[in-house]
Amino acid sequence: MDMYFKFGFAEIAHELFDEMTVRDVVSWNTLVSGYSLSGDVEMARGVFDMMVEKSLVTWSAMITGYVRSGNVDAARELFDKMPERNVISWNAMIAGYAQNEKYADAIDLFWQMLRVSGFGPNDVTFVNVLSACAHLGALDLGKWIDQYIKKSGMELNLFLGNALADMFAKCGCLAEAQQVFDEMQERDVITWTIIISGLATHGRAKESFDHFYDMLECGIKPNEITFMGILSACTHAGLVDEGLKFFNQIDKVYGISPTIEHYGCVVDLLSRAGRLNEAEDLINSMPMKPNVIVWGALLGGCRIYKDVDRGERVVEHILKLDSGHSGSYVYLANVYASMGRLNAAASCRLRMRENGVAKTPGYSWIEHGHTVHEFFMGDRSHPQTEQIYSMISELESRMKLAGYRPNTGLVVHSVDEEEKEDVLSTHSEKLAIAFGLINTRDGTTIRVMKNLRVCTDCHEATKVISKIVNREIIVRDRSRFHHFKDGQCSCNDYW
DNA sequence: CTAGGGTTAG
Repeated sequence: MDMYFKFGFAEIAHELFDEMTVRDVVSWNTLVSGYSLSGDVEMARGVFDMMVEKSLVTWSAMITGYVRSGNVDAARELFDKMPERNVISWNAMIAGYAQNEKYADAIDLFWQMLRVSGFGPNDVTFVNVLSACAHLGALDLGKWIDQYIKKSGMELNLFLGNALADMFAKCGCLAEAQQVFDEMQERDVITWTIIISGLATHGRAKESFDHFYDMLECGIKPNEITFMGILSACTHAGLVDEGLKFFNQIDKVYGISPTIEHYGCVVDLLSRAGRLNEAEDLINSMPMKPNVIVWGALLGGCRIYKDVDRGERVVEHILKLDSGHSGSYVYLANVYASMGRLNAAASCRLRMRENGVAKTPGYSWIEHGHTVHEFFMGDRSHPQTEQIYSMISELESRMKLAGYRPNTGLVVHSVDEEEKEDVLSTHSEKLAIAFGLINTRDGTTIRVMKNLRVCTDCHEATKVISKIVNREIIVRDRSRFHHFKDGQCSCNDYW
């Protein structure tokens, strides 16, 4: 039965089950898990409900079924109803949250597991929790787990090593990621890809390429995701011709068919560098239908290089694919406004409202005391709001003395409109940085995460702040890391 | 025998 399920023949598996004269709980469990893992949750639940005698395996298999179908709430409901649990049940539920982007819930459940369950975490627990840490940038918890692994003598196996290295890379600690990489006994394509992509998001293209070639020398074949890392290294460093060279090699040298994601990367690479004709030609010659992301990458270039005609054309393509694409409306409205075509701008905003399009709200977060503190733009809900805002005004006056002038007028067209926060509000990363300054010791590094891209104004401001408070400030935005130190940023203002 | 795990552009 299990074999038939694994090869995708659920019906044959079920026929076998029907023909069996003696069935025990294991036979039933095979059915539940077979349907769960093949994606048929309804069938799995049907069998689950028919079972009179359930085991721990039955419950866990059903929970995993819901997790894979994206229904975490149903999974949690079952988890809460279970008559007894073991480590695997806890891990299944923690994985369920981590795999469905509910990272904070995964971490909460992990603490609950430690407090109430009596089960010690194992490597699988940590792989999932570290993945949540990586997404949230929760470095303190990540470090705590690293220490726990070392103290408990837990073996740093392939999965655990990969999860740990990725957590460090995604928290901006490349040296530590590299150290984990060095300690690992076994490395696979994912291990290498983690380091290659980590270097890429830090703008360290040369080292990213070096690791790529080292990987080849070790006899490890790159996969699609490795090339995403390589292409993003080229994008973040502005290495256009290098990127095109790698892109051509994906198929010709490595025998991998380029995916739409690869095309998206290259369109982004060309667009950011101002090679908009080539970017548009590439889109028109793609073997697959371009999606909103691919067009959006070109729109980003039209915005930077103020190519209005092309921009309008691109927006129409995007709105045909997704009439709710907020970035396109805001982009068009701003282009019209800048040309003095105020009526066109207004009707564009109206069209946006009529279609019920909402902008993605920008927010930033910072980890402190094992808690993630979130800030929206202009947020006043944090208990330390008074201190935070007075810190910001103190910073602003010191910045003024340092000769810094915010360019609120120009900022309108300097960032991707979808990703830009309201110019008049205090941007979320400033709140997070101020919170960090208040709550951490002098001289320590401040690490802030953000769901959108950093805007030019905040980028300039953060450079100055790093100098006047003499702190290293690391901002992880939607696509890369910015290490601000002594008035400069590691991205060299190209991002 | 049957349940839990890592990398992906904008």
